[in-house]
Amino acid sequence: MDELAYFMDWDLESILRGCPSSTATDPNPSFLLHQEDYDLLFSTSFPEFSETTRVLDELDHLYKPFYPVFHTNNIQNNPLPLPEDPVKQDLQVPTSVSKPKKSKKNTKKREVKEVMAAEISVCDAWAWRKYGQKPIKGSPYPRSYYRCSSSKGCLARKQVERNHLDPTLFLVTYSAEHNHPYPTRRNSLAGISRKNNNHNSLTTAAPIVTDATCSSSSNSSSMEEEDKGLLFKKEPDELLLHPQAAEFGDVNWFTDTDMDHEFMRLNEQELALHGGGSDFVVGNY
DNA sequence: CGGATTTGACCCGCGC
DNA sequence: GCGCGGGTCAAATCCG
Repeated sequence: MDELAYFMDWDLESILRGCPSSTATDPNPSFLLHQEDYDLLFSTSFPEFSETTRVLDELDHLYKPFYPVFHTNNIQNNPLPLPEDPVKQDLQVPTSVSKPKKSKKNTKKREVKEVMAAEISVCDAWAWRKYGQKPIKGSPYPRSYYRCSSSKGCLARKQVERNHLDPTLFLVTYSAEHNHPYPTRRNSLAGISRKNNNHNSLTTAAPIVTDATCSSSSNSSSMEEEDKGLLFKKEPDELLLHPQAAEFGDVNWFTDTDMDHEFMRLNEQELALHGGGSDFVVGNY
């Protein structure tokens, strides 16, 4: 039941929007590592990754200063944080988490979030267009680069990178600001490719959820209650885990595309089983 | 056919 | 200066 409550507390929209909107009510923002997560990671960590402890320590070190901010600031219902948003500024850390390399690029403030795989694609009304993908040194997973396609000329960027220590987690880095209002649902969906819409590409922001679960309206107050009821029929991990992921320790890692397809397949199964609609996302564990 | 994705090439900053 | 790595570009390809 604790787990249930844990997932129910997720504010998917806030995560993908780059705005920890419900942190006032959610003491454990999902993009932060919970103590249980640390314990789990440490206890079931991968011996072959000798840097595990060090990386997590650094993550902890980077995120720790933000904990009290999230707990005390009430910035919900603010889907488009302004540049002067103190919380967002607090969030901005160099992209390089494990390697605090001083570089000109890193002087650009960025916002880094760690989110569950399911959250990547569930609810983000911004329309993102992928413009690149690069293998990252030290990680078996490539990093995908997205730019905002909601509005022409928007400089907003988003990077999605799978956490090689925990493939169910993604490191999402937002950079630059949107130079346009938060899109309405109609507009946002119009900006989503057919492919995204049909395939629910995991690494894109294309939502496949119903209106009931993901209103992209800038007024998120009404969706809070709806979000609370947003549950997965399966554990997100189970839902997203590639069959080969069980052998992750043997570096049988899977590509984003693999995950996409598996995610799609499972989603389609769910839709077939439950007739789609809101039943898809609302269920029991 | 229009728009999105893929992917190799290119550019740039940094460290040595 | 050179090599490396990250970020972006753009042509090719894909898709409905």
